[in-house]
Amino acid sequence: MVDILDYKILEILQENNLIPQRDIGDAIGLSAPAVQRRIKKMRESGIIEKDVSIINRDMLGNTITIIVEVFLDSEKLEHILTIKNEFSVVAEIQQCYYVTGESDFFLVMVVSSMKEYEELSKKLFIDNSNIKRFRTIVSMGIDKTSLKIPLSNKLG
Amino acid sequence: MVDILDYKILEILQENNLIPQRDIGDAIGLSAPAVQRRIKKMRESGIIEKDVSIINRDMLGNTITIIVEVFLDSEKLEHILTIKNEFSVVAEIQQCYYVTGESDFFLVMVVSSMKEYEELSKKLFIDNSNIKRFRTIVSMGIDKTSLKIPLSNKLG
DNA sequence: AATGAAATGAGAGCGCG
DNA sequence: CGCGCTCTCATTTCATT
Repeated sequence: MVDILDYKILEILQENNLIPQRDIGDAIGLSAPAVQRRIKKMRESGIIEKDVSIINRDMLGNTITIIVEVFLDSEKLEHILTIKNEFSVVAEIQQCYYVTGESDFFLVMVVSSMKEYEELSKKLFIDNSNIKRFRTIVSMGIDKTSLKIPLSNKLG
Repeated sequence: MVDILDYKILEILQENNLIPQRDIGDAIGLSAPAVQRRIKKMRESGIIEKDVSIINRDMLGNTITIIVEVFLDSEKLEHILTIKNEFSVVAEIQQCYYVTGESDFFLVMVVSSMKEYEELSKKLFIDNSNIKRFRTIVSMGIDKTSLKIPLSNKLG
């Protein structure tokens, strides 16, 4: 399905997707059209999900990152789906992880002020009868944020 | 610095950065060269950090997401810097949040097997004298993963 | 089936008014 | 800021292995 050359292409693209295909070809020993075809296939198959610009949130005032550990009142499936749907439409919720163990969800949220978070948490958590309690963890800084997939072990 | 039109451009680009500038212009009522000039400025100023492909990790076998809560032995600054540097080179650590409160770090890791995580956690946490203890939270599924910055409240 | 070379076409990057 | 040009690059065609 995907061979080593594809992995090498992905490794490059998840760092920079505006690089000319000719340069990719030079880097991995392939012609530009060959690279083009491989990329096209991977887009069609969904291996490459999308192509986006990464924006510096600090420069736009969205400087506060908050991790929220959410404890549900019961783990009935309907509640989980309901809550997922509620979370899915909230732009400030960047990431939503469904976990098992003590808690049920981990969220990563981005807000521009604590006031904004207080209002959001009231609406999302306090006023939500399905949620038993929640734990707010304010991040003091982020050292690493990338959705890059580790591929180095696949490059042969 | 950045006006409403810039926000609209960013809103589009963080969803799709391969869309022609002409289409962006049509969407926001601007000519393609005007869009291009704005994008160029935002790239130079760093508001647009980078442009990347988003890869579907599930299709590549990196199916396990693990959240790790790390408790340091002491909060001396040197230790924090040391640990940051250790984490920064580990490809499987996708995200590293420095927090205050009970714990000191939250990590989001991506691995292809629990065996891989066990080996990594031994090397990174157990054999690390600066780390007092760590809590492993295995994610059963991700509903939302995007690094998109909430801009909707700035679009007027 | 996948490749590379050459040809085509779309779009980015300029100067101009 | 918009218009029009140029030139790079993406994409297609085609022959080859």
